[in-house]
Amino acid sequence: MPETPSDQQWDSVFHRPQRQRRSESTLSRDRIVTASVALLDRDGASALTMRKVAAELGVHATSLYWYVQRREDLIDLAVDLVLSEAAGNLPGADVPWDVVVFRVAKQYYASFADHPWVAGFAGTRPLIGPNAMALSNRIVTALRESGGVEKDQMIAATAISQQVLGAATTAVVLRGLELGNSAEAADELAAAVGTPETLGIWIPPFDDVLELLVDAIRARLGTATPEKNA
Amino acid sequence: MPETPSDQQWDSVFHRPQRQRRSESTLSRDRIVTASVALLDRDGASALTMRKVAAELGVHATSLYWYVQRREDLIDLAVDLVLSEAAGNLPGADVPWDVVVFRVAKQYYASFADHPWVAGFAGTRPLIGPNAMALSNRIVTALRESGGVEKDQMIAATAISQQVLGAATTAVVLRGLELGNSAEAADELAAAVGTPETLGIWIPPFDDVLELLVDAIRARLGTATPEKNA
DNA sequence: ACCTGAACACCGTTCAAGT
DNA sequence: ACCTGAACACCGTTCAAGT
Repeated sequence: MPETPSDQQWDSVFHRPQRQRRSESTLSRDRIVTASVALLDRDGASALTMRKVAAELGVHATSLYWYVQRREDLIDLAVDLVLSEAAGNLPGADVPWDVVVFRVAKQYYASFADHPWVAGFAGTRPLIGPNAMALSNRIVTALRESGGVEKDQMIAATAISQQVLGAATTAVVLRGLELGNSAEAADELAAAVGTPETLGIWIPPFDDVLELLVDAIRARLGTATPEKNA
Repeated sequence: MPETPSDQQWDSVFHRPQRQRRSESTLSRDRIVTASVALLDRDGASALTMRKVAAELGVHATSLYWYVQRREDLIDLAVDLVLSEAAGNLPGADVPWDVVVFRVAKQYYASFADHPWVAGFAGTRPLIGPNAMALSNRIVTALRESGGVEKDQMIAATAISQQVLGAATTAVVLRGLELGNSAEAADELAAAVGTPETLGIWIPPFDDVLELLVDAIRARLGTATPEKNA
């Protein structure tokens, strides 16, 4: 009795393997980076391992190397993906230059704040992805309308992006390090040293700091505009 | 012939183990941290592993756990040790407040520049060691003499330390990442994207950026000083 | 009190092998 | 072309054991 009716029943739609259920879930660089960001947002910086990203996609760690050369590529791509929201929302050419500077800096900072792991990586990897560049460039082009000399424009642009980075890093690191190994560390820190407020590590809102800096830029670069002096 | 004269010769000052040649080279938290800094300066951030630090001291990795709870403690201690030079060289009370702010910020930045690995860790660990605190506090006390209201003093102090952190991070990350895995990465980056200068990622000297910020602080906080208005 | 040694559960990355 | 699987040389950290 090698072929019973019950044996034949196995050959049905329900038992035949589906064509490619994995065709939409096939690997791609985009899928890998998206999964990486999701993982980072959920579990923090320490969760970005080749093995965990791969597991998230139902694949072996070594498979990722077809799409990416090394782990650092994953970091760079994830960071730039996160900046795409801010970079896709840049103020138009009609907005006054000082408002542009303020607004772009604020959006840049917000991206860091929304994804705490970014600041940690920014201490190690340069922010030179296309979206990071788009943000920096929008600030630079805005400053070109300020009326200041080029050197002062560069100084101002540098000051702004460095302040964004420093502010984001400080805020993130203080609000519990990385989200991953932070729960215990933050508690311990608070216990050992007092909560940030009691310690005097209270940090003013970024807007206030940014305003100080933009005021300075306006004062130095903006005074020589033809309209104002005419 | 079990005991020949030559056998007895083995029992001499030259063959007897020395009392404790290792008494000066015995472990201690200070020795561990000093070795860590040396290792970091030499081989970069990626060299700070429990096993390598231990090897540097001729000891097993697990021995370090007697003096330190975890690897992060090593990081925090190493960072603060590096800041001790700047913290031990603070301007006196007779120096004008704006000069103090400028000078301390510059020294703070110099510590980062001298030890490129610090910036990377500062993206992950809060700078709240005693020496980091001494530097911050000197800036705060200087600002108290500025004549501004307390809120503006806090904003100014925050702006300064964030600027130092952001500037140092940017400079270090761009000048070749970490020194450790940087050689190849820097070359590859330069090849792929052009050298920083050609890309437009030229960075003005920190002094110029700092001056912009200190000018802003002077403008906002310094105008109401009794001496100036009297 | 201080250090060793074995062990555990991880890492990134390579390379040959399968399909 | 794309993914698997085994392997290599690492990690941090624990815990019992030595002295």
